[in-house]
Amino acid sequence: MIRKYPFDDDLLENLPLPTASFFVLFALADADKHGYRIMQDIRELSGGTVSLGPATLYTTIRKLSDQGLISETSESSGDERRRIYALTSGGRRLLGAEFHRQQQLLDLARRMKVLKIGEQK
Amino acid sequence: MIRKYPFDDDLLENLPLPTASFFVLFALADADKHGYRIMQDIRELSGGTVSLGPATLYTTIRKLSDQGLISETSESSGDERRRIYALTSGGRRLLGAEFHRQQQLLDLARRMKVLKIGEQK
DNA sequence: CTTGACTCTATCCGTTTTAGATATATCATG
DNA sequence: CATGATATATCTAAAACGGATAGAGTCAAG
Repeated sequence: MIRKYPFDDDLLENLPLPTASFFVLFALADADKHGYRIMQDIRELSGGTVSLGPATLYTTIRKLSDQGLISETSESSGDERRRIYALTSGGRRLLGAEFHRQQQLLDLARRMKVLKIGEQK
Repeated sequence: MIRKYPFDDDLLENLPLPTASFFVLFALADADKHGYRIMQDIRELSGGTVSLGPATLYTTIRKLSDQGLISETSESSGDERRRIYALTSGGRRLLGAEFHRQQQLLDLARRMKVLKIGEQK
């Protein structure tokens, strides 16, 4: 059987990611962060179109943590309240799979000519 | 104020689209279709990762219809049971805005180097 | 100092979105 | 005419999401 990309089946089964989960993983991709910072960065990453409230944020963080996709680090930053999270290798792989799925879909849309080729400007 | 893309604000406020809504609009982008066909095409478009059950499908169709993003056409096809839907101009514009949002995000991920540039193979 | 704005985590509660099961009827094929 | 795919639809429950609220720690300005 031909596989275009080396993903486990159980990885694929988690796709597509819910919006909140996707953005939390995305926000953690470049650095370890605490919840409030994740919230701010998501707003910026998304150009303001996505902003999680505290309920969605902390609920999602707990869920991802339970699933082993992110983990709390032991490093302490100035502010003692902060709980800092990092992507696990599984989380990073899942995020990569989601990016890949999205790009595949956009490429397909272009081939179908339902998405104007450049779409830029 | 500088706008990168000429979208209404109220259009932006509907983004990101829920997965089911996005895929229904996407499936209707190349041709008018009835519900059952939309369901089949979504499974194919998504490479099997997304398959809506009847509940999600028809609930979503009704919602999009109420919002004026799709509309039932009057054309009849052989099978009398079929109710055929088409994208409205608003629906097409919203779909375009969603595609644009997704591509922007993927481009950003590449610039941040959290998405390996080719990701191919 | 202290006051007020911001930071930070957290939960309550309701709404929206999604999924499985089920129902009912029509169509196509052998 | 029977069997399986087609086709629409709803019931019920779970998952995802968002606003409101809470409480405590930080920090800068006066």
